[in-house]
Amino acid sequence: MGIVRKTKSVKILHDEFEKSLAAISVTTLIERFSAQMNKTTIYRVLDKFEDDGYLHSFLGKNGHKWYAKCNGCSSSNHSDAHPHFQCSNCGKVDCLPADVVIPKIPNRIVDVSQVLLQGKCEQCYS
Amino acid sequence: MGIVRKTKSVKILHDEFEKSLAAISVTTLIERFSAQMNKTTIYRVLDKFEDDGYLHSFLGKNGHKWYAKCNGCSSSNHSDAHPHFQCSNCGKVDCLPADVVIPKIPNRIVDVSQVLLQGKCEQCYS
DNA sequence: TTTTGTTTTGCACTCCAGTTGCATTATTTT
DNA sequence: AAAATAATGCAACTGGAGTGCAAAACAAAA
Ligand SMILES: [Mn+2]
Ligand SMILES: [Mn+2]
Ligand SMILES: [Zn+2]
Ligand SMILES: [Zn+2]
Repeated sequence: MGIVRKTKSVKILHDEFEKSLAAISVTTLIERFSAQMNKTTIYRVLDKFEDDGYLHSFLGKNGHKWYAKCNGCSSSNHSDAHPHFQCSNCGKVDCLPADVVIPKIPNRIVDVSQVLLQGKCEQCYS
Repeated sequence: MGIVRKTKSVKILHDEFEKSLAAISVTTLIERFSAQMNKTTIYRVLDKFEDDGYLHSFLGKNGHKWYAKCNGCSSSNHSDAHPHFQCSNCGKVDCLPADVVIPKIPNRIVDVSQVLLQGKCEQCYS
């Protein structure tokens, strides 16, 4: 499974994620590339990028979908259990290299943890 | 601001949250009380309950809204910075009394943290 | 390079959580 | 009881996300 053909859409989206490490929301991509491709194509290409282990996805503060580059993932091995940070001032979203500290919960098994931090980013931090 | 009038809808929803400490999703409430009130009313009453510091809200794993009782909050003073736990087996969602451990991020100010843990709850933990 | 088989795309639709405007109804105040 | 105000129901709308299918693009074979 995964990307097979190097189409125009695939190249454009791939280039966009290579430009920077920041996460990008789906709605941003749809708006940004509305002249180049259909939103359905964007959803489908992102889906495949995730299958391939090239991108991972998560939900921002409104429950909307964001994508960011993986770090050493493959189609068979995803490990993206890191926190994400959304700046309340400029809206930028980043992956944080920090470890997630899972609190000890008696009689429960924790499999997945989603952590979204909000505040001021490096640029907006005065 | 907040709830002023004791209407039938307000009483029904209040009673529902008094029954148990577990969180309830908006869609569950809409389905459960479809015979008693309109979904718009449910959204509006929950909104006010949150304003009043009686309930707090958060997003579940699909980005859909959940509500749960606050613990000592008021309209002027909300402090609901605890993690939430969603059971992947039975779907139940709870507030966790544990503290959120915010990782140290250089040059960033963290104001809010959303933590959603997923796994097996007490009942589903074999 | 042309033909062939397969994948990808665009389009028009559907779905669903959540929201809004407005007329009607319920509650509170006088 | 009447007046003032707040809550409700309804229907329509919004916006993110997903689908089915015919047309277009691509890769590989001829
Ligand atoms: Mn990330
Ligand atoms: Mn909670
Ligand atoms: Zn910023
Ligand atoms: Zn469970």
